[in-house]
Amino acid sequence: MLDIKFIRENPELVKENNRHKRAEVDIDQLLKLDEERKTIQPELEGLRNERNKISKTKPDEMEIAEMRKIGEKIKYLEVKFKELEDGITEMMYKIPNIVHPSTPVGPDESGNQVLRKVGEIPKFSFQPKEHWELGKEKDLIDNERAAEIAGARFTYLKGKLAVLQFALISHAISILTDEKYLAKIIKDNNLNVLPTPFIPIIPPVMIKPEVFQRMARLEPKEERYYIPSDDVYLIGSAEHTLGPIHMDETLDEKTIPLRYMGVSLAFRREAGSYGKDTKGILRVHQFDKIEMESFSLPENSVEEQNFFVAVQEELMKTLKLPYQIVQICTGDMGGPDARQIDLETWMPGQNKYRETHTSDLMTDYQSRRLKTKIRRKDGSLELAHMNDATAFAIGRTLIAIMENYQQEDGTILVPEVLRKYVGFEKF
RNA sequence: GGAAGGGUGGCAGAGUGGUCGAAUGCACCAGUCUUGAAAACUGGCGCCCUUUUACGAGGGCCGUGAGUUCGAAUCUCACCCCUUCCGCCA
Repeated sequence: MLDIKFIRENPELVKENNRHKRAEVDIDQLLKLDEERKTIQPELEGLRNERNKISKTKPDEMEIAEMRKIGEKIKYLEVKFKELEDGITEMMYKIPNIVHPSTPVGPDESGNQVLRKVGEIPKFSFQPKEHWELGKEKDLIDNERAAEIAGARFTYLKGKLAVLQFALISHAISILTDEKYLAKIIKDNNLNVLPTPFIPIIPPVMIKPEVFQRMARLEPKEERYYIPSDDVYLIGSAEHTLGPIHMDETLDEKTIPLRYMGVSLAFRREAGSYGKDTKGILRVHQFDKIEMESFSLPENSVEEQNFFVAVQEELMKTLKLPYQIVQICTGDMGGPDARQIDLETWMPGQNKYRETHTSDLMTDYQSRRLKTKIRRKDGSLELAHMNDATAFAIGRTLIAIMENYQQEDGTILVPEVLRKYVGFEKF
């Protein structure tokens, strides 16, 4: 959510930002409601003041009769006031975050910009296969049985491929919790952030609707799994339950940046993607993902995102997977984002780059509703800035490994850094 | 699932219808003292909204929402959460 004061003072900027982000909210109508609220509020508060004054002492009969009338007026105005507030809040929820100046303006993914390509695209002496072919041939992926048991877009991840998943988790933990390693990443990339290690977390995979709304992640609802008997949603990312971990709390500046890495299942209905990526495990309803989340001071949050991207790149470099970094344009980015940067990994079977990572700078858009604040050394309060990014979307990383490391004899090599975790060199 | 107890400021913990935004202690901040620190002493110290150049003024907030009342932290109802015991269970 944006600050209503900011909207009052910068209506044209907000309207333009809405256009770029393809959000339709009637800002003039919002400001009109806001004006109405501002006329009712003093009236309401004046009446309350009157009541409070008299209620300080025991009133006589006459005063009690008068108070009754005032009470009725107050009640009437309260209802009106609440209606206005609800209307305003509803509109406020729909207004996306103001984008960072570096974000390119564009209508859809055609406006995204590739910032850099890293790593050598592997050359094969044979026709490289797609991951689902390899998965089927080597009995590593079984979508057919999964479809019978759970439905389309589910999978059984089997054998050594399943083992590899745990190796990726161990590998990510070993880097993200290593202060010295993080310091090196920071130095190598000329970044100005502290090397504070990430705290590993296994978060809940269910979330209450109110919290989901406050995270600005409840929408699009059709993408979420909902369990009516308990009024909870399944998370679509560990971000969804990591972000509100400090809801209604004030953090001490001493603990900032506060970084978490969450390992969890992610559930997505994939509504509207029927017929897209139907084979294999690229797009499934349930997958494991390692996520980074951090709380930082406003002046450091952009650099924090740069750090997150640097960590993502480091992770992919250690796996020796070629990738490109893409800056997402206004029309293609998430509503809460001020700046979004994706990492796309080369998939030889498909002969193209596919999204494996994303990183979102939310500034104070989420923390305003979550009420996650930071108390500075001088005692002042400030909304925390929040960043969120993928460390490994495990399924897609496994795809990248399978396709990039496939050999002519049909085996798949294990990336060197993962071998110590799995105990085999190929499979 | 059953039973009981409970949710008050950063923490602990008073407060059962009116001068309570809330005692007290701890923590924290500033100062005195001290070479310095500690201790002691003095003072300060919640959040949000409206208004004001500022000083200030007003309103709201005692888990959440609704209700009773002239007036609610305090009474009623619903919901959420926590603790303990029993049951079940990875």
